[in-house]
Amino acid sequence: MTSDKKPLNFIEHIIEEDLSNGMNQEDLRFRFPPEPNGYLHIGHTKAIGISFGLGLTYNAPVNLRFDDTNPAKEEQEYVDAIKQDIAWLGYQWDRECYSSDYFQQLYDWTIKLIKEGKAYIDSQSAEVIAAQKGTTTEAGTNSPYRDRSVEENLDLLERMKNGEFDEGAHVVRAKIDMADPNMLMRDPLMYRILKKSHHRTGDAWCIYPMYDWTHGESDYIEHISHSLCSLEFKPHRKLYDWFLDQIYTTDIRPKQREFARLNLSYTIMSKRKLLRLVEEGIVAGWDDPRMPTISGLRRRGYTPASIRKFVETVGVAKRENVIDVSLLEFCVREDLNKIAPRVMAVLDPVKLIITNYPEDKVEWLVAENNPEDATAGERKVPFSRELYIEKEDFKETVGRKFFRLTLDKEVRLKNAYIIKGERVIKDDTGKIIEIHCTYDPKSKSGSGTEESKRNVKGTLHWVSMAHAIPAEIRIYDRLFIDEAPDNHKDKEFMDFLNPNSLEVITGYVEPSLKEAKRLDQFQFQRLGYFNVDPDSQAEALVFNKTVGLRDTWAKQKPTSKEQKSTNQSQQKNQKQIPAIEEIKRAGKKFTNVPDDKRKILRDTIKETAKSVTIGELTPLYETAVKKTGTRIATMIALGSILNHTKDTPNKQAIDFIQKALEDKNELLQNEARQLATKYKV
RNA sequence: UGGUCUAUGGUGUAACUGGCAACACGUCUGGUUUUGGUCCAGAAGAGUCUAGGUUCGAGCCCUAGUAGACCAACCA
Repeated sequence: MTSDKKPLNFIEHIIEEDLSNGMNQEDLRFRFPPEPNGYLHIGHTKAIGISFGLGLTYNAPVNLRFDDTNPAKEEQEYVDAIKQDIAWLGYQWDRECYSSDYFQQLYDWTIKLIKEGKAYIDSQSAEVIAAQKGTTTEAGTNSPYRDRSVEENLDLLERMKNGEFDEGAHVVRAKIDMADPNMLMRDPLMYRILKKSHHRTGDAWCIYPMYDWTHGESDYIEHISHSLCSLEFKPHRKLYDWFLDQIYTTDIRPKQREFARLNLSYTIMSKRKLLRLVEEGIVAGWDDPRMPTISGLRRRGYTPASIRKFVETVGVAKRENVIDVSLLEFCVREDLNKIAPRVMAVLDPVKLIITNYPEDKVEWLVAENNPEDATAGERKVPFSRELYIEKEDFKETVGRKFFRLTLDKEVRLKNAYIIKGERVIKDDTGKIIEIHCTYDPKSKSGSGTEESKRNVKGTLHWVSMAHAIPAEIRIYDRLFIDEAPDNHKDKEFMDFLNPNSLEVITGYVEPSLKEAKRLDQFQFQRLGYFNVDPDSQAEALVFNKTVGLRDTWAKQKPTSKEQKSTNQSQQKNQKQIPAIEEIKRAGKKFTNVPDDKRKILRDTIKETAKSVTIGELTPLYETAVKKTGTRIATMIALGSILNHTKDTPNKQAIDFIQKALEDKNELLQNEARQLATKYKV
C-alpha cells in the first residue's frame, strides 16, 4: 500500500479502488513500452516514472517492452540506448519483452478472428481506404471486400504471410463499424505488408501488426494489470477493449488509463524534431548537453536522483501542462548541493597582484570540500602573489550594494586572506589589466587569530596564476528562445533556435582538478555546477556547465547583462511585477474573445509591463479597447488594479467607468456598476 | 458543423464518500553564513472558466454555455 501522508494521484486512486474491489496486489503488473525508434527524452521520464514508480509503491513488477512492430523505423541501437537510459535512471525492469515475440500468437488470433467473421482482407489502396473512412461528421462506407468468404480471407492471409504480394496489395482489417463516431473503430487495419528486415525477427515476417492490434494483446500476454499511456491514446481505448474482447478468456484483463504528457518550456519533445536537430548538425548528437534527451541530460551533469525527483514533483493528472524549466533546475541544484565537491575556478580572469606578498612564496591553504557534507574532507589549494579573480568581482566605481572588490575596500579571498584594493593598471584603451592590492598577513583563514575571524562583507574565489590549469568550459543556454517552439501555427520550431546556446571559453581551475575523471561533478564556487565532459583528456580538461547557482544578486543588478544573450528566466521575473499579474489575470477571465483580438489585447497588456499607476494604464487600455472592443476586459483589469494597489480611481478611471455605466453592453455595464459602487463614483 | 477529454494562485499538483482551498517551485522580506549558494523564519499571491440549479452547506453533484486539447497514418 502507499504511504498515508502523500496524496494519491488519479491513477493510484484507480488502483486502490481495484484493490478494494477484490483484485490481488500480487496481480498488479505494469509496463513501459517504448518504440525503439529514437532516444528517450525528458518527456519519457514521466511515463517511466509513473509505471516504475507504481511498481515501487505497490511492490509490483514492471516490464520493459519494446514496441517493435514497424521495422522501417526501428533499430537495435535504440534498444540498447533505451535500456542504458532506464538503468541509469535507477529503475529495474522485471522482464525485457518485445512485441515482436508475439507475432506468431497475434497471427494465430487473426485466424481466429477471420473464422469468426470479425476480420477480413481488404485489397484496396491506402487512398481508397482512407476515402471510405468518412469524416468526423459523416459515416464511412463499407469496403467492397468486407464480405469476402472466410476461406478466401484465410487463403489470402496465408499468402500475404508467405510473401506472395507486394507492399500495399492487401491489408487485414477488423470488421467493426464504419459508422462509429470514433474513427478508430471504422474497420481499423490490423496488418500491413512490409518487406523490411526486422532488427529481431529478420526476414521471418513480411506482414507486421499495427499498434492497436498489438498493444492490448501484448499487455494481455504479459499479464499487465494497468496499461498506462498518454492522453492522445484515449480514443484508442475503445478499440483496445474491442480487440481484448475478441481474445479474452481468463486471467488478468488489462486496463488502459491515460495521463497528460509532460511539456517543458523552451523545449521540444518530439522524436522526429529532435532527430532533425541531430541530422542538420544543430547539435552535436543525441547526447549533446543541450538536448532534452536522457543521454543529453546525463552528459550535461543532471543526476538520476534529480530527474526522478523532478518527475515526482510534476505529478500526474489529465490536463495539459507546461512545466517551467526552473523546476528541473531546482531539482539538480538540490541534489548537487549535497554531493558536489566545491572547487575554485575563474572563468573570466583578471590579474590580481598582492604587492606586499613575497614574490616566491607559495602557501598551500586548507579548503573545505563540501560544507554540506561533514565527511567530504578537505584539500589544499596553492596561494601566491599573483592570482586570477573574476573580472566581474572588481569595479572601480560602485554602488552601496556591491559587496566585491573595489579600491580602498576590503574583501576576503575564500580560504585565504583579507585583501584591500589599492590601484588598477590599465592598458592604452583603458581596459583594466591588473589590480594591485595588499593583504593582511594575520587574517589567514582558519589561523584562529582575531583578524582571521574578522567579518568583511564580500568573499571572492580565486586561483593562483602559476598553479592554475587552463580548461575548456562549455556554457549552455536553452536551445530555443521561445517558450513553446513547436506551438506556432505560422512558424516552424527551427525559427526559434537560440544562436547563443553554446559558448566555449577557457577558464582556469585549481590544480586539484587535474585528477578529475569523466562525468565527475563539482561546484565551481560562486558560479555553478560543472561536470567533466567525456571529451576531456588528461592534459586538456573539458567542463560542462550543468546549471548556475541561484543568483539573487544578478536580479538586482540594474542593466549590466540585459543586452547579452538571453537569460529568459530573468526576463520572466522582471515581467512578474504585481500590476502585470493583475492584468494578466483580468485578461484570462475574459476568455471568450476571438483569437486575433485577444492577441492584440495580450500585446497591449505586455506593453503595460512597466506602468504601475492607473493614470498610465487607462490610456493604454483605451487604445486596446479601440482595437479590440473588449472593454469588459479593461474594466475587469481596472478593478483588479484598484483592488491590488488599494488605490482610488483617478479622473481618467472615473471617466472611463462613468461612460461605461451608460453603455449598451450589459456585461460592461455590470462590471462598471460594481466598480462604481465600490469606489462611490 | 461529430465524438472524446480537460478547466483550482505566475507554474505544477492536492483537497478521502459535498464541510472555512493545501503543498512544491517561483516571487518578496528578515536572519545565519569565509559561496550574493545552502540553511532558518516569515510574507504576498487563487475563492476554484461563466451562468443557473440541488443543498443548511458546492472546487467536488446536476443543467446550459465558453475556452483549450485530442481523433479521419498501410506510425506508435
